[in-house]
Amino acid sequence: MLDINLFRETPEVVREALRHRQMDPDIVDRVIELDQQRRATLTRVEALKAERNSVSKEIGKTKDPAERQAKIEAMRRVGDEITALDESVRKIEEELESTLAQIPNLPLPEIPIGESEHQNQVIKTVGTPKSFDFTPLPHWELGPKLGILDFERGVKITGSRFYVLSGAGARLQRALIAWMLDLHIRQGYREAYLPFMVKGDTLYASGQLPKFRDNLYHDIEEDLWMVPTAEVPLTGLHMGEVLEEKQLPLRYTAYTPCFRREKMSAGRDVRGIKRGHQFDKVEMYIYSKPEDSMNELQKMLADAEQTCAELGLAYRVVQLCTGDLGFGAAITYDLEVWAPGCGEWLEVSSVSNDTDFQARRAGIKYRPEDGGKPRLLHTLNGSGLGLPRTLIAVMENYQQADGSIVVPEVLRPWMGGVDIIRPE
RNA sequence: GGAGGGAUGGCCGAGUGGCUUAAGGCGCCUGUCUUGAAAACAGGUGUGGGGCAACCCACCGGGGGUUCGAAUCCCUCUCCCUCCGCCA
Repeated sequence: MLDINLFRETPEVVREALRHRQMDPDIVDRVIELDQQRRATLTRVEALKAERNSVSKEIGKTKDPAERQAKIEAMRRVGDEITALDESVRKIEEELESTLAQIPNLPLPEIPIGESEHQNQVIKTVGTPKSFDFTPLPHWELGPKLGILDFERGVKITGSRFYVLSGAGARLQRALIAWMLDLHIRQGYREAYLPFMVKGDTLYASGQLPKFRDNLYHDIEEDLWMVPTAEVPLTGLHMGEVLEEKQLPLRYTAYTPCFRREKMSAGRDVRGIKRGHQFDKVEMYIYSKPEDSMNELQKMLADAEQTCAELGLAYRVVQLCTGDLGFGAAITYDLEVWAPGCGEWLEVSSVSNDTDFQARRAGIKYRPEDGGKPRLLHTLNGSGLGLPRTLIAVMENYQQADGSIVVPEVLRPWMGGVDIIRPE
């Protein structure tokens, strides 16, 4: 949610930002119109309420029956008018809310302008894509051959885009999760175990509802939603709270499965485990003072990079252009690792500063130590990392000519003595 | 799933239709006093919105209703507590 003052004071800034995000800027005029209507109506109804309040007090003290009855009659008419005006305020506010709720965050001034992912900028590349003296296989061939990845049975159990990891494959993913969480704890994050189902209010707070409803799984019986990312319950953790300045920054890390209907991506990336309806992710999340949030963003990016680096994967950092930014993000860096079997760079992390956009929707503030009014804080989120694509990269980069996979050094403590995954 | 009891400011807690402008206490801030602190005393201490301002409006778990007027009465939902049932 954007600050309404931006529309009142600098509407052209908002229009420009929306153009850069490939959105129609006319919505700004609608917001301004509704805001003016709201204030005009509010002024009228509040004056009437003030009158009713003071006359109602007089009625309590009025002894003369005729005078008393006259005042009651007058206030009954005022009351009817108030009811009508309250209703129109409610309607105006409802429309203003739902209009504002569709408007994405403003990109920071330094974000490169572009229409789509094609204008994203590679900022740096670390490590060199591994070369092989044989033709590296894609994971969708490697996994089934080793008996650690089973597409057919995933489809049998649930349907398309579901798969089964078994044996060393399942264990390798669990090793990655445990290792990543421990790494983030060392980097200064607090581990959280969270609900995987949330209520609609929580999804609204983090920005998934109402706009991305079609991409979510919804349980009608209990009116609960499956989380599409740990960012949702991590935002919900402190929604509606006023934190103390000395608590900040609050850094969290959490493992959750993520559930996405991927309706908008139907037909894309159908091979392998790159894009499924259910996937695991280790998330990082930071609540920060506004003046510190850009430093925290750099820290989070460095922490995500360390995750790739310690796994021995070649990766690159990509700055998203205005047209490719997510809904709540003011700035985003993607981390991509090289997968030699698929022959592509895979997005394993997306590190964003949402500035006060989420905090305003979620009502998350902090009380300054100087005793001033509570202020909105900034929230940041980043994957550290998404599991399926990390698993792809590990399998494809560590494969050997005989089809076996060497287990990266850092994961071995969790692999029960298995250093090389061979056919089962 | 069943029966009963609850939800009031940062915390505790009073309040059954109009002197409530939410009592009182704790905590916190400021001042007086003090070498300093404590104690005592005095004053101040919620959030959001409207208005150039004076000031006004809303909020007592959420939503709806009755009334000139609701923390208070009615309906409904949510959550918490006690007990019973079921259960990994």
